[in-house]
Amino acid sequence: MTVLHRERVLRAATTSFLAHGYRSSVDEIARRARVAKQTVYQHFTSKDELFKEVARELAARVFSELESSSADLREGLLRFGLAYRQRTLGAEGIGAFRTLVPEVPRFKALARTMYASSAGEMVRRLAERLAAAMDAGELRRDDARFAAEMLLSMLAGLDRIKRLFAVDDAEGEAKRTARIVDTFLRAYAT
Amino acid sequence: MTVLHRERVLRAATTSFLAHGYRSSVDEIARRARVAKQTVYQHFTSKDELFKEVARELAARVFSELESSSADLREGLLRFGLAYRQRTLGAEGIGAFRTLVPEVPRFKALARTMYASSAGEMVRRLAERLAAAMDAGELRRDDARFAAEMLLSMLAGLDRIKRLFAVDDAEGEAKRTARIVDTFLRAYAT
DNA sequence: GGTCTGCTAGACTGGCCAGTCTAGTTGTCT
DNA sequence: AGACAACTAGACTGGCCAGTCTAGCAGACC
Repeated sequence: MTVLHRERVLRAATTSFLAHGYRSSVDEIARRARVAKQTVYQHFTSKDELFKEVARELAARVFSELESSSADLREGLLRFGLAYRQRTLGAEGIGAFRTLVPEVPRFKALARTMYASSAGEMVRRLAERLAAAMDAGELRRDDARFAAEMLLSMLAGLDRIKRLFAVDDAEGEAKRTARIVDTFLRAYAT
Repeated sequence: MTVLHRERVLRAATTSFLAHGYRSSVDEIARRARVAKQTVYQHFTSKDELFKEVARELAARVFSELESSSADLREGLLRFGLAYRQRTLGAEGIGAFRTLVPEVPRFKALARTMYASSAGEMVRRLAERLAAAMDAGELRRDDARFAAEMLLSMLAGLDRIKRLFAVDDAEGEAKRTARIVDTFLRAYAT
């Protein structure tokens, strides 16, 4: 054989942590990966290290690209908004949130990095795009970073809370995203 | 003596759970309450029951009143926004969030109740107030409930994430609240 | 053929912890 | 005084689990 089972362990750990949080036992992860417990410890020095690795991956996965290609502002925001909502409000996004949030106090530095590489980076890019639109006279001239934060907040603010607390709302994704983007555009009309 | 130590246990449990989440041991809670472990079990059948009780209280505490007294819409929203942000983004609010969120899957029904009695109720009341303002011609006629959800999202969306991930932002509370409310009012201007 | 490395199953240690039990104390009510 | 209810300290059981250890297997490389 001599297969490197590192990846397999990582995937199994991700599934486990997403489902049960840090509670997941190493035995369970090993079982899920169809691997001996010892193998887990051959690749990761401790459960904490394994967890951190998984956390880094999860944070990276949430990141949504903002295609700068689309010339039309509204169209671009709609596409971005939809993608962002799918990532953050989907089962995996919510699971990741539930898994990571309670462990933040134990891994403060990592948490900050995770924020920076996902939400923080998205604010930055969105702000860039908005600033360009402001320059082009498509939006009222204002603090672009703040505007980006508002849009992200509207896209995933209360809806994330609802999902986290097992409350389901009915509205279709596309429609809700459009309403949000349009509300945002109204606030930032020239 | 014969003092009813129920309250004392509840308070200690709240502190413990806020600090360490469900991880807190019953021994620790008892120690904190200066009470024998047995006393804890005299008042609560299990750790889960104690946790649920604390959770209910925490959820209730987050609720912020919307003083209907203030005639001026902007003034009223500012006051509400400031209070809401203090509750939800303050150390206790964030701690409560961190404590409750990972346990939701184990207590789904309770979670829904908690949402309904805090955020849900706030959406309802805020929507009422906004609807009145729409009727009075102070805001553009639109879906008041949706508008309320947007305002709440803007007030605590990304900022909550920042706090949860140990990222600190500098802006003063009053100023940021005002910017948010004004952005909202722009989107809903007549 | 020998050795090295990645792997296996499964037993084991030591620690933590929910929940129970014992045996007794203090105060209250009648 | 006697009964009862709230409480105490602390020992104990049984379970879970991180991390280690043993002994051995399988393919790779020389």
